[in-house]
Amino acid sequence: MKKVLVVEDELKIARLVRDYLQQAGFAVVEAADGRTALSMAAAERPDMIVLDLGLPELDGLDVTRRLRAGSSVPIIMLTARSDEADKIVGLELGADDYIIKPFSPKELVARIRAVLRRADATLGGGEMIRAGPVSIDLPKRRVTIDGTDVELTATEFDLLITLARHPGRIYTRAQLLDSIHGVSFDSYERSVDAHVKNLRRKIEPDPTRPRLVLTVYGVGYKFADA
Amino acid sequence: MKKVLVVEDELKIARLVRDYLQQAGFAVVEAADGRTALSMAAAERPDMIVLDLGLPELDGLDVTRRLRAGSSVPIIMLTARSDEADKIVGLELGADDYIIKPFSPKELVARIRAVLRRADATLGGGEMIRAGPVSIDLPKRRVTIDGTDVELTATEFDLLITLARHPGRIYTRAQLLDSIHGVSFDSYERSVDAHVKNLRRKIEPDPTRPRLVLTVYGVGYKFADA
DNA sequence: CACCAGTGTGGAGAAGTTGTGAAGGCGGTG
DNA sequence: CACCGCCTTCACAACTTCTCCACACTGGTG
Repeated sequence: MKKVLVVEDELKIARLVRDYLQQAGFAVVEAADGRTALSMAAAERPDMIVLDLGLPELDGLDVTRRLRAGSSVPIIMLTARSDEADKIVGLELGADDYIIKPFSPKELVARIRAVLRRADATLGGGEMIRAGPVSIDLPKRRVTIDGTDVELTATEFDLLITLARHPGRIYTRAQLLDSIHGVSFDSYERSVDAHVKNLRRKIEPDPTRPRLVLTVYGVGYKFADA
Repeated sequence: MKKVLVVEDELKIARLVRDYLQQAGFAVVEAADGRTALSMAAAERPDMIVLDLGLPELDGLDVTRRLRAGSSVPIIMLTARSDEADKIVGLELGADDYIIKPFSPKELVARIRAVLRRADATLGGGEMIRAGPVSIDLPKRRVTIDGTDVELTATEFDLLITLARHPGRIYTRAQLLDSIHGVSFDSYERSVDAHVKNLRRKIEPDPTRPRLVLTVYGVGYKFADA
């Protein structure tokens, strides 16, 4: 699930946007002024930011500038004024899109989705995870062990990248369920075991004696470090 | 140097836009009505089109529709009306952006640059895509398999180039919908399947056993790599 | 060295995903 | 205004994967 930071000082609009975005399936965090926005952006690491241009004190342009200094998080600008200077500066500064008030929530959601997908598409420039003999090509969802291809199901793949992203770090079954499903239903935690079993069958030389995906008795699983 | 086709029936505005664009380093060709616009678009192959919504006879929406039937040239819509229905319809039809009159030439230039940047990023700048037995001529929108021509609809073509541009890379149905329509509202994701089916019928030697456009179970589709 | 919660299986049924034909709609064309 | 091509949507079957269970086994603990 994607997390959106909404920065808006007018309470009514903020609430409207929040409700609509949540209904559309986004996680929403909020800030009412520029300074809070910057710290929220750092703390929450949202997938994108919806930013009101007309904030008190530190306005939308200032916020954008400072964000861009250290991040390329997608930004959609909300503006009441339709005069061009703001728009242009906004685009030049790196806002990805903007919407003029009054806008419809539906349009906002459509734009957010478009911007997020564009961002996703750009990102995939060959991201790889390497851990021991395992290489994982994220955009292609391809896994090789010592150079030979391995076929994984979608779930097995998601499980593997969660573990392999931080070798040595221990994950509980609940956390692994989360990484597989996005949301954690209170489903049978031990279905994780089944996926670990299947995954081991495919990537372990000897599934009886795992060397990559290791059990941490009483806690969960981890990927082998070092 | 980028070539821009300006379609505007009001002479004063047309002249203003032309002068400003030329000063900004674009080559400009002009049309004063929809019919001329279509033939100019075909003859001049502009890098993008600035299109007035309120044209006599064949209006901006009609022109966009017809253009989109055989091309994905970026379009910016000029409109005097500001009600959102038009905006959304415009976007659904495949306009890449729109500007409400009165606008400043400066803003127009900024938007054109933004849209062109986006288009370049997507297109990768190349004129041809070659992937296995498939050759795709982007400007002519022509596809050949092992040298023999294949007739594709506009949608099938857009789908194919999206996939073929990065062989092996996996795209979700939502991403593919985006590449087909500029902005995707929540339409039925599985219409992508229908287009894939039709595409396979046309480009696969044996559509039952696809070798080019491959299904990634639980994720989406990809073009065959290696 | 017994105990028992925690873990490793195999497999059956449930759940989800995709392929496909066919129907309906919309706009363009003659 | 009937036709035609294209896109969307639906329904169903075929298929793949996931979940869940039962039972065996293991590793820690006193």
